[in-house]
Amino acid sequence: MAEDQKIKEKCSDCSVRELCFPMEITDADMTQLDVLVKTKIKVRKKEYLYRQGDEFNSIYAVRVGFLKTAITNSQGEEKILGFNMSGELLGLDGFANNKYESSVVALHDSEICVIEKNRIDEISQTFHPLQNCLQKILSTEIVRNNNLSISMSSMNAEQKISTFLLNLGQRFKMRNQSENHFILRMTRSEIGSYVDLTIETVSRTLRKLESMGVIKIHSKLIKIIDINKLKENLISCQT
Amino acid sequence: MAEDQKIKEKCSDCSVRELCFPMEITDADMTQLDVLVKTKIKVRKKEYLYRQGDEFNSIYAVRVGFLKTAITNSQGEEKILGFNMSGELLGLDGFANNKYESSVVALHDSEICVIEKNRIDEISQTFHPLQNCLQKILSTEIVRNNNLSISMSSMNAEQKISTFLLNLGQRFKMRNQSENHFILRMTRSEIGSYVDLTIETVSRTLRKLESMGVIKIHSKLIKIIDINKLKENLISCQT
DNA sequence: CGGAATGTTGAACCTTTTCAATAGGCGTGG
DNA sequence: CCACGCCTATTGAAAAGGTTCAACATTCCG
Repeated sequence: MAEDQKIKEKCSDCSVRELCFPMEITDADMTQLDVLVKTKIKVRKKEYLYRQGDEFNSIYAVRVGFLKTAITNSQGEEKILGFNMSGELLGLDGFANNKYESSVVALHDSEICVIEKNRIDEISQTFHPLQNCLQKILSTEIVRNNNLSISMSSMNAEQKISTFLLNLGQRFKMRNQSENHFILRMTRSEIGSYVDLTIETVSRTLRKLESMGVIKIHSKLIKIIDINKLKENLISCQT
Repeated sequence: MAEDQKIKEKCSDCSVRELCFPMEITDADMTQLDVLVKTKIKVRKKEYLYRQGDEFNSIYAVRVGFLKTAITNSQGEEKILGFNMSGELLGLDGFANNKYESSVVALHDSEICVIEKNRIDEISQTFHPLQNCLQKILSTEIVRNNNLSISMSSMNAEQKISTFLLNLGQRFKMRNQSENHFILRMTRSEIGSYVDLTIETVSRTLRKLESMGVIKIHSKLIKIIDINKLKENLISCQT
C-alpha cells in the first residue's frame, strides 16, 4: 500500500463531497461527515490501493486521480470491472464477506480518503442519513452494473467503444474537466478487458472512428470531434 | 400486481429465513424480524411483482416460486439479469433512485414476502444487526454481478450453458431439491438473454451437451447425467 | 539512447449470429 | 376430446463480426 500523507481538507470543504455522499445535509450535520474520514493517503501510479482477498476494514473515496478496479479469475486473467475517478467510492464489495473481492490499482497518482468501516457503523447508529446514503450508494452500484451488463451484451465493437468514450467524457464533464478532450489513462488492453473486446479490435475500432472523423487520437490523448455523431452512431449502427 | 392473500408463517419459523437474512440472531431478536414482514402476496405465473419505473416502497423476499428479473432497454428489448428462487431478495436496485430499475415477473406461481422500506428504516434504527445485514446483502449483490460479468465475458457458449446449469443445480440443492434433475422454468430465449447467446445457440449447445452424454433433455426437464464431466467441461473447453 | 512494453495493421480463421424452414407443445374453443 | 393456431424449440446453411496469429510501428522509461 502507499505511504501515508496528511492531506488537509475536510469533507465539508471538499469539492467532490456531493459525489461521494449524495445526501442533503445541514451545516450542523456536516461535521458528522468530517469525522468520517480519518486519514487520507496517496497511491502512486501502478500501486495497489487494496488487493482481492485483503481483509475489509475500510471503504475509500477517490479525491483526485484515476484508478482501475479488477478481478483476477481462477486462470489468472484480469477482468477490468471499472475505472474510477474523483468522488467515487471504492471497496463496496467488501461488505459481503469482510474481504475485498476485487483489486484496485492507480493508473495515475491518486489521493484517497480512507473511511473505516467501524467508523461508518458508529456514526450511522446515531446519524441516520448516513445509513440511508450508504444504502443508496450500494444500490446505485448494483444499478450501474446492471446497466453495464445490458450495454456490453447487446452492442457491437463500435457501439461499445463509442459508449465507453461518451461515458468517460461525461464523467470528466461532471468534474469540470473537458468532456471531449481527455487522456486515456488506461491501455488498449485494459479498455478491451472492460468492454469485452481484444486489444486489436479496440485499436481498429478507435482508428475506424477516427477515419470517420468522429474522434482524433494522439496516442493516449483523445479528442472527440463530433460528439453528436458519436451519439447518433450509437443508435444507428445496429448489430 | 397480484391479489393479496394471508399466508401464515413468521420469519422465525420460515425454512428459508437464513437465506433471506443471513445473520446470527438470538431468539429475542427474532421477533424483530417477524414484524419486518407485514404482508405476503401471491404472484401467479406471468404476473409482474413490480415494473421498471414503479415507485420503490418495498423490497421482497421469495418464499416459494421462481421469477425472473429483467431490464427493458431503450429499444424495447428485454435483458434478463437473473432468475430468482426461494430465499432471495428482490428490489434491491430500488434504493438508488426510489424507483425500481428492473422488472420482476413470475415464471411459476410464487409467494412473496413484502418488506416495506419504511419498516426497514424504523427497525434498523434500533436493531443494528439488520442494518449490517442489509449492507452485506447489497454488497453481495454487487459481488454476484461482478462474478457474473467475468463469466459472461470470457466464456464460450458451451461454458456459459454449463455454468448456467451447474449454478441452477447448486441453488436447487441449497433448497433441498435435486441438484441434477430439475425443470427449466424459463424459455430458451430467456436463457439466451441471461447468458448472452441467441436462442438458436442455446438450443444447439444444450443438444450438444446431450449428445456428449452429459445431460438429458425432455423439453423443459433437465437431467444432469454426469455432473463431474460438466464441471471438467467448464475448464477443459477453452475458448 | 536503447530495449521493452504498448499499439497498429493485415489476413486467415472460427464461433456465433442470422435467416429460413420445420417440428413440437400448449391452450382455447368448438 | 380433438383440432386448430400460436408460441417455442430445433436444425441447417450462409454470413458476419470478432479473434487469433504474425509482423511491424510507436511510445515509454530507465
